[in-house]
Amino acid sequence: MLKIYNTLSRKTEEFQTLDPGKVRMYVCGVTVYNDAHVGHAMSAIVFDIIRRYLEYRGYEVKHVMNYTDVDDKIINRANQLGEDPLQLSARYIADYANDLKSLNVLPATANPQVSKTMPLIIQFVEGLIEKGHAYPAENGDVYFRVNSDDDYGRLSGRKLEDMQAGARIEIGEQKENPLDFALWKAAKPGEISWDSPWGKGRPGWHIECSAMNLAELGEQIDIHGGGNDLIFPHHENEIAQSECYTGKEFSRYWVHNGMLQLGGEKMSKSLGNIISIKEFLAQRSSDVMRMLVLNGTYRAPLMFNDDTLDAAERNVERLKSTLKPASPSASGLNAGNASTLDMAVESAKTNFTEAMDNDFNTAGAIAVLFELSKSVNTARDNGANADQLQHAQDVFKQLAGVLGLTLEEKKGSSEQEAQVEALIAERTEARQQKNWKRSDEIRDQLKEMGVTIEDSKDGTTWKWS
RNA sequence: GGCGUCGUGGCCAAGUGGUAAGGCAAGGGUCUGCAAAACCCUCAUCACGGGUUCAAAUCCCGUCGACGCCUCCA
Repeated sequence: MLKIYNTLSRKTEEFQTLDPGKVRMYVCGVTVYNDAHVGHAMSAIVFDIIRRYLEYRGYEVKHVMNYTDVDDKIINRANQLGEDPLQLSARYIADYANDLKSLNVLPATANPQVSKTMPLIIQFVEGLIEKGHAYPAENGDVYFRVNSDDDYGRLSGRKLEDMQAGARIEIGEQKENPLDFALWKAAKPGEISWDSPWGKGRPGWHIECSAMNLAELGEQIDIHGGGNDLIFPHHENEIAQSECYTGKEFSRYWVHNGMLQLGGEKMSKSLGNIISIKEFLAQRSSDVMRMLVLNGTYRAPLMFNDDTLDAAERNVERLKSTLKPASPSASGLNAGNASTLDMAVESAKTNFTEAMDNDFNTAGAIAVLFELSKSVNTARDNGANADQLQHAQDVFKQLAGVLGLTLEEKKGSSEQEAQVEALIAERTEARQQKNWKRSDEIRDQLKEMGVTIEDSKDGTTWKWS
């Protein structure tokens, strides 16, 4: 039985879908105005793992991830660059999709955009006004009336009274209550805008997600996800809008990932301590980023530094060792050892599911993979042949795949590889002549080229390091 | 100040009542011409102080500390 921690109840609950066997999941995507960073990668990877595991468990998953392509920051950036805002955002949407692909994140089932959801957003706002949950102001803004929602604050555990104290109204706003938030913002001169019953303007930040949810997944969904920095106000406001509009419970489970930590604090655009996904991938593989995430708890802060990354890199290498082929000269496992391997495979499958069923305990799942890895490697050392390793390696690859690990080796150009092969051939000859000096020279040379070699009875193998 | 998450070996980190998974690092072995990889062995009583219980890292109270949100943010 799968259990998921629900931010709404602050408890781990049994997972039950609205429709049997089907999961409707909405994850808040990014605002597209510059390069995405590794914190975004963490979030994308977390929900990719959740999606993959749900599918592994037999669910049909509709996974929606939106793009916020209409926003103050986009408009500012576009002005700086002298570019059309929608053109700018289109560029970064393509860019982010590319980043996700590089990270082996499965494409979402749908990627709605604010700019393409305008009619529904306007309809949504009109509906809220009709029901008394929102009101247009004279300046052309439309605000959500928080006092009209008795449940307001239940996701973030806040009470309206507690929040009143620090809240204040910005200049130019015409709110009844400082905590009311904009559903629709009147256009400033020269800004990109859309026609509406309240004049030219654009949507507020929160309404877009409510509208896109409705468009893609309907009135009620199973899982709503995002970073835990979105709990308030974004998700709180989404709940208020959606539930006031439909009169139904919006999302059954609220799932939030923790923040990636760089130097003891959250990595974020506003703090400026950013490492972009592209910068990261120029140095390390996507598996390393994923391993870093897998090694921890998705809800907890994730330590991102050279030490944790180096360890993650070694972890990936260790897992890869599982897939090394049997020795061609293997004599075969005896019955006892073969049965030991079989049992290890079976318990790995069981333990993997048990770990992941417990609120996606990926650290536990990874430990299962390490244990299976050890069993396979031991079997190989004990003389298992290719046939005997096959099943265990297949299961291993399948489980690693559920976590989204590729375990692929790096590749070089064919010329580089030809050069490496030639050097290794030369070294093999030197070794046959017991010319250890020359042999070691070549090994050093290869190392400088980024090649690690391993000698065995069956010959020399190599890989890019 | 309010709300929330959390504090496990040198590092990352599982475990939420019955005497501490896994990985990295480190040390010792096997293998190897030497390496590398793999395999074997060694390495913690769970921030602190009380309490509940036959039994607590795990429940309760308090203290200290960290992080997140309360303004844009994955």
